[in-house]
Amino acid sequence: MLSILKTGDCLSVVPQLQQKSRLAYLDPPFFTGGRQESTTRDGKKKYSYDDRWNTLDEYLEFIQERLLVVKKALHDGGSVIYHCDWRTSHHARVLLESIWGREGFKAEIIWTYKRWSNSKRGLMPAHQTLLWLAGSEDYVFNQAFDEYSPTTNVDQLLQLRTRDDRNKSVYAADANGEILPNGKKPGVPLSDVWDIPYLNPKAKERVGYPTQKPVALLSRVVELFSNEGDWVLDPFCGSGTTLVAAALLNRNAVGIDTSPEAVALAKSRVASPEVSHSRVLELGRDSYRRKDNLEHLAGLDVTPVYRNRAIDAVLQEGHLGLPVLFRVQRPGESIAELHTRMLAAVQKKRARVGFIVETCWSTQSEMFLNESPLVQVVKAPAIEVTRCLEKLDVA
Amino acid sequence: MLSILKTGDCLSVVPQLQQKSRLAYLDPPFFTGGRQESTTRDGKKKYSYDDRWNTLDEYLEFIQERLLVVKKALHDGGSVIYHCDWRTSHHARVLLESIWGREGFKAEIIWTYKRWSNSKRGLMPAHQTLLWLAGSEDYVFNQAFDEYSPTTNVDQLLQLRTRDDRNKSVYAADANGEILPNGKKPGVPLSDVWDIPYLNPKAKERVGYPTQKPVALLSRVVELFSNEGDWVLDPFCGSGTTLVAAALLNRNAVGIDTSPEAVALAKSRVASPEVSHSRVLELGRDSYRRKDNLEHLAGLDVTPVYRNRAIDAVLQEGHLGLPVLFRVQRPGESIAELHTRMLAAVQKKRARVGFIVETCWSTQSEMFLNESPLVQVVKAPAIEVTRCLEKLDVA
DNA sequence: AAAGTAAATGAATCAGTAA
DNA sequence: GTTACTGATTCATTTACTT
Repeated sequence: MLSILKTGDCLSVVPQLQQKSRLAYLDPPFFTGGRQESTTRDGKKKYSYDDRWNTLDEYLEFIQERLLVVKKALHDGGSVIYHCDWRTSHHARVLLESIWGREGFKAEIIWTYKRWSNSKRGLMPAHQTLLWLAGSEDYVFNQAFDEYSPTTNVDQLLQLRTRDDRNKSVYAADANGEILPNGKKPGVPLSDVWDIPYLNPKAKERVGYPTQKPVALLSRVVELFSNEGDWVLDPFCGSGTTLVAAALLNRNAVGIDTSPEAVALAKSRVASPEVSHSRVLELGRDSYRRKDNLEHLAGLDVTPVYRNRAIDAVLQEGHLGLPVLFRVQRPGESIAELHTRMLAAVQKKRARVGFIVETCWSTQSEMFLNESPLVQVVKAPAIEVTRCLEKLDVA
Repeated sequence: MLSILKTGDCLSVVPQLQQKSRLAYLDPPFFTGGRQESTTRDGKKKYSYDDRWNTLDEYLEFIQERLLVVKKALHDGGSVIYHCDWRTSHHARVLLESIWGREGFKAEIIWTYKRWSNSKRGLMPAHQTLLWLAGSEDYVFNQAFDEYSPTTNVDQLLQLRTRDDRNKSVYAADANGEILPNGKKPGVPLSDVWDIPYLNPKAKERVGYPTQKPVALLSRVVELFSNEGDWVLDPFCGSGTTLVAAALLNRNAVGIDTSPEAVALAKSRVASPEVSHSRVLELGRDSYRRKDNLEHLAGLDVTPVYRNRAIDAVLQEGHLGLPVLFRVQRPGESIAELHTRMLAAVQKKRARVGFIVETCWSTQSEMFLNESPLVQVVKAPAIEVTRCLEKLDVA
């Protein structure tokens, strides 16, 4: 497969291309009104580009001219994926529909992610928009499937369904009232909301180019909207993520950028593609989440903590400026081991005090009553109730 | 709090309103080019409305006229939340910005949900858009917080950070190299992507009105963008979900709809406090509010009991063939009164024993330690924690 | 006991925002 | 502009466990 990189303005470069593309992915500047800068990990090289226009109209004209040449470089049924954010998504769509027509619009894809946050009066931006349009109904779309939601009823997967006389969906049955089995189901059709981790600041995949997109996002775009051997076009290729994704998926690709540094970087990336396989994406965020019994802390304003064996939660307010730690006993855990770990944690994290909530009764725990003022063992009501009922047995 | 419902076109009704609103939530027809119909569960009543305009311009003019009167009915810093889908979100935003100004635009909120799917060539639509605009910078925004992601590590929550000489963020330490504690952490600011379950076809909440929105969604809108006692306006109120949410959250509300059937339905929904009350409990589960106090009984197999002042739950197994009763202290309730009531209940219901879980500390409760073997007072861990921290203060 | 592997957790960084 | 904060993530290192 070929990866072609060209330096220059796509406005003049795209018309010179020899082959028609199946897919164009555009990730132009977002009209943030600033300058995007980023430095490589070693601090040696600095990449940047300007995202400044005098007026919105000027910006939109810039985009429109380039969209027109891109359309000409696409196959008849070629797809465009236009990547933008809340600042310009509405204008971009009007522009795109003016060129591809209202019927050319196929979907508004929401790329959502969790990212480092900050204090803000208002809602934290956590999504960007990908607009999909196609030149005709001959577009390529490789159907993909998500897993079923964990709440999905087995019967829905196994039983055939039909409609009753009021046109409501019901389970189908044969003449004897026996249920009818359903064929194999591939999964849920992929939705237009994509939860893909944002390219983490620490990811190896990062090359120091500003606004770099994750390969995981581009792989999905390339895979859905083109076939193997097709040509993929990225007129604002930046550090070349699209070309990396295309190369990995056996597509030919053309990347164009005005910055010679960006093109050089993209060339080197394509030559030795680095993909950080995201653990979060593979396992899902919930895999980190313990099935917790924080209900035992009801009535306290606590923040749950997940990646630590000694601590389940911390008090939101703290106490006199120092943290207060919590750990709820889980079945099979001895108070002794929890006590040791908690004591270490209190000292290491410079906490005021650590609490262990005892949930499984044993005589052991009494031993720790006056062990150290830094770790306190408190009993869950369930324990007191059980002990009290046991006393009643004896009486 | 007041809930006012009016039949008619909001274009003429809104200008007659006496009071200014803090928030207007608009959920107009989506320009689907069809007729929206839905039937109640029993099949008796059929609700419908027309969503047919000849041209897009005609539709947009219809919306624009109504937006203009709505703006006049809002306080200076009032917020509009305009609910739409991918069909019209771009046009709606252009329209809204033409009235409220580019700087009036505050956020593009994505409501995402999982919904049962039919196979389709393309991506499953799984989101709708809520556009937030405000008339000035005096808008109401009640900051809300999400929980931290399970991948977040404790140190970031507990340790203060600073910047080194190269302006990189590092953990702060005192002169001795000891880590410094960080202050209060409320959680992560709420993001602009809201994952709220779509109103399930089988949900009790469903009243058979087409395009009915979940109370959980409207509760969040009302809570974020208005204060208690404010007026909330819904010019296309349909089955009245906005008014239900407003009533639950102590806001006054005006709902308007052209359909007399819709208005009648909305009136009945708002007027039945019993239904709404049970919904509050459901709401608490997936909203970010305080949880049910039966969590204090975590670890015990109990059956909740409603409609009884003395009893909150009973032990599922009982004890030696007799019932065991539970009551969790609620804020403002004295242990004395609960004790009296519980004693009566234990005798009347011929129970083995009754437990009162103390959740708010007072010296009172000690008096009841040996009062009667039939009623036992046990402490929630939160109490022990609070007492322990108070002791630390003294030391 | 030493060596090798898996799991736990500490460190670093940013198309972040606010004052 | 400059300074002060943010937390989700992956990378890197330490600790725990097995052979």
